[in-house]
Amino acid sequence: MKWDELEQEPCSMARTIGVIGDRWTLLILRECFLRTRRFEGFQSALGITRHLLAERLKKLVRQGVLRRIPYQESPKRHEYILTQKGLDLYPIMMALVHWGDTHMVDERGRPLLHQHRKCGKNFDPVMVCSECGEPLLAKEVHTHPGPGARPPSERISRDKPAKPKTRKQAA
Amino acid sequence: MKWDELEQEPCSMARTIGVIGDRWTLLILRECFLRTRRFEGFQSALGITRHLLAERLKKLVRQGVLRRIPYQESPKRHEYILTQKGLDLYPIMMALVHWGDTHMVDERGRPLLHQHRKCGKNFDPVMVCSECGEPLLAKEVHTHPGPGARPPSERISRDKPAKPKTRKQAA
DNA sequence: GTCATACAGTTCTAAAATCGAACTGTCAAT
DNA sequence: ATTGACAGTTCGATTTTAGAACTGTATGAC
Repeated sequence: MKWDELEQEPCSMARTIGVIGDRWTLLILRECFLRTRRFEGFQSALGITRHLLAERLKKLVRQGVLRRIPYQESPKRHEYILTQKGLDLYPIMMALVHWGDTHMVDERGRPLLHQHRKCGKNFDPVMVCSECGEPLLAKEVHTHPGPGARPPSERISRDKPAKPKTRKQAA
Repeated sequence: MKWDELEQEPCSMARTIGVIGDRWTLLILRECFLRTRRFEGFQSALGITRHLLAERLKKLVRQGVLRRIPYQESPKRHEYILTQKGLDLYPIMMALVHWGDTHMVDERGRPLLHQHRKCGKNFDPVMVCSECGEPLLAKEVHTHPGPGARPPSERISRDKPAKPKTRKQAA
């Protein structure tokens, strides 16, 4: 599987990964949400090589996640601003942050806190069901093919259910 | 910035990215949530090279995201199962899927639908505030330093507020 | 006993991506 | 005339990844 093929995969997650699923891109997007807008800002904040930064920004613009907007004439200079498509990545960012807050903090505690302007409190992001509002647990979700699914013949194979025939079973 | 340093960064998102922030790892985790457990299963489902798969699985086990459990003696064989830490990645996976469903589907529609067993309906995942239950919007969230933050002197520099002195402004 | 197959890796070389540093070009301020 | 800010581009060296073959245990078929 090549990386450009990812975006054609019949899997929304694979397609998303094709757009934002590499380390630098995710960090660039973090900076975007922290209001960094300019080339030098990204570069000095992240320490990414200028070469890669230019490439990643181009790709994000091509994908419609960022818009390149002139903020100055002569010499022409541009800022990179999140589009609505880019702003919609916010739940992904928050989910990443929250997992890190839960599982990767040291004894010092969380590096950042998030305050919800609506209610004024520091909060954690919680993922809930759009229909009943209950928090989502992996075990309570059943996945089934939608209209964009490929027929089984086109689909990649998966594990067969564990049935090792007559082999000695482990304790 | 090297990739092993990411996990020490004073940013929960960077730390999370250090663990799961590459394309193959995310796809491996997708397979885990689709109940793939074995080496051959991952390999044939993803088309990943065996070399990289072995490496990524080792890393996920080291990080405590997967557990390697024997399911058969002689020859010893193991399955890779999500730990609680791994199961907690579910909101990230759902957020990725949902963004793809929103912005990356073709005319055929969504490849997969998700049904919530609790309420029986097909749903979208929604990220809400843990305190007031309202859906989260980036504009309504204020970020501020927590106990694990570094003092400004240690912090990476960011864009200055746009103030191009006496330069000709763009229209 | 011999052969083919399943499974879970490891090893090796070639190709691709990334790093690090220097370079280009426009313009403002001194 | 020189320096610095900014937004890139270029290029050789290093690191990762791809692709394919190989290792080793064990099973079932013949």
